[in-house]
Order: sequence, then structure tokens, then C-alpha cells
Amino acid sequence: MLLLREKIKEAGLKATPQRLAIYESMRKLGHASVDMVIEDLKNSFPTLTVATIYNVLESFVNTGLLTRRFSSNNKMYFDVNVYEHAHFYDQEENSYMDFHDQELVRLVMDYLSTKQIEKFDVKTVDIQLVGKKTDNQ
Amino acid sequence: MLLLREKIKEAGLKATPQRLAIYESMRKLGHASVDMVIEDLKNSFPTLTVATIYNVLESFVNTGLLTRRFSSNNKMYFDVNVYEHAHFYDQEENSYMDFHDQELVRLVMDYLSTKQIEKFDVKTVDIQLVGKKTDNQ
DNA sequence: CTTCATGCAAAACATTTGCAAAAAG
DNA sequence: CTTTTTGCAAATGTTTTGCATGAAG
Repeated sequence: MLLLREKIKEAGLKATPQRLAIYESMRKLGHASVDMVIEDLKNSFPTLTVATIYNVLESFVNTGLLTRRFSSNNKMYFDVNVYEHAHFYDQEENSYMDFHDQELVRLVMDYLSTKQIEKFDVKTVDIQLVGKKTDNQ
Repeated sequence: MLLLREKIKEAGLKATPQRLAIYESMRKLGHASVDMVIEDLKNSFPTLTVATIYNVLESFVNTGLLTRRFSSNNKMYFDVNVYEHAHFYDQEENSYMDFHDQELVRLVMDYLSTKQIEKFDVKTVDIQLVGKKTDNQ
């Protein structure tokens, strides 16, 4: 995919097959941990090792192609959607779903802008709606 | 401290010296990881081991005496304040500060109640204001 | 007494590192 | 060619487990 090669190069990274594959995998998975990426790619790219995946995901985060997500199970999760948005987080299975609602993050941002916060420099707002998936899905 | 003994017993747990010490430590630290608790108690309670602290913190979370916090550095953090509130999260040093503002969580809750969310059962709302502490502190 | 909790050492996970070999540009 | 990147194996860091001993109620 030509667009993806460009995207990676524009980030200042070499467009290796590993990076292309890992980004595609993230695109498919949406939110994932390293072992989920390995699992996803183990057939199509069996030589990939954890070290490489950590390196690649890290390089993507550093260049703004991915973001890290917060979890409560001491594992790293990554998000392919880098614009600010809220998440549903299922704490039992440590899975994420996007909450596609432009208003919510803005609502909080606007609220914060009315407050005088001097002890902290807020860069981003992270909202997680914690709970459980309902049965019908 | 008599109140704390009661609190722990009411949670259905035996009020051991370890539990008392660990809870007091959490009260002092506010937000902490296991190694922070060990560090804090290493003089006053040198026989404490990680295994015990993990067990105790886990038992506290299960009985509602503590909550887990979300982090992006694959470590567990705990919070002594169990009511719902927002946090400042310094991603560089992985530290938390309470955002004592009753309105913010309610604002989000109210907003959510106007939405028809059918695929997810939201139990709690977790808001992290991510950024950096300002220099004056 | 009975049950639950602690402490220890080992095991299990998750992530990082160092470095030689390979590939990208 | 030069600079990054990959893949490997080993090291590090974090959390969990099993079990004998000890303490709480």
C-alpha cells in the first residue's frame, strides 16, 4: 500500500516490511498489545519477534503514528487512532472500544478551560468509560 | 488506630499488622505502586515482602478499600480515595494528583445519561488529565 | 481450634538491552 | 556506502504461585 509507505517515511522512519505489517495489523486490531500483534501476524510474518514489535510500536508512538493506551493490567496497549477520543474499557478482558463522540472530549476540555489550573500543564484528556460489554455483541 | 481496624474487619478481612501498615502507607502516599509501599515501610516494617503487599493490595481492591489506577508504564498503581474523581497524570514520572472537582465527573456522567449506549454497560468514568507538573512544585 | 494471612523462593509474564547480521535509502 | 532496523538471546523488571509456618478471631 503506497499511502502507508509514505506515511511511515514522512514520520522519518524506514518503511520496512515489518513496519508495514505491524501498522496494518494495528489498523485491523484497532487497540492491541504486543502479543495480540504477534498472534495476528504469526502466520503471515513468522520471523517477527517481540523485540522488533516493541521497537516498532515504540517508534510509531514517538512519531505520532500510534498512541499508548492506559490499562489496569500492567500491559502496554496501543491505539491506531491518534485523534483524541474517549474509550470504553472492559476491565475483565482488558479490551477497548472507541467511543465515537466528538462532543465528549470537547465538553471536558471546555470545562477545564474555565478553571484556573496552575499546578499542572494539561496536554491531553483521557476518558475511559469503564465497565462491561453487553451480551449482544 | 481503632477506626482502621474496624474498617478492615467490616470489609471481611482480618486486621493484621501488615494490613494496617499498608493501608496507613497508602493513606500517606495517596497513589502508589507496590515498590513505593515497600520503600515507605522498609524501616518500620522490614519483614514485609512484595508477595504480601500484592496480596494485601489485591484484597483491599476486592473489598472496595482501594481502587486500581490506570497507567501507561505497565505497572500497577493503587488509589486510597475510592470515591469517583478525576486525576492529573504525569506521564514522565508516572505520578498522580487528585483533581478535586466534584463537577467534572458529574458533567461527564450527565452527558452520558443523555446518550443511548446499548453496547456497553458503563460502571465508572475515569478521567485522566495527562501532562506535566508545572515547575512551581 | 480453625481459618485466613504471611513470608519465602521459585516460576511466570512482560519489557528492555546489546550486539551482530541484514536491509533501506 | 551509511545508517537504521531486525532478530536473537540474555537480562531486567513486575506480578503470581505454592506451600509451610504463623497469627487472628
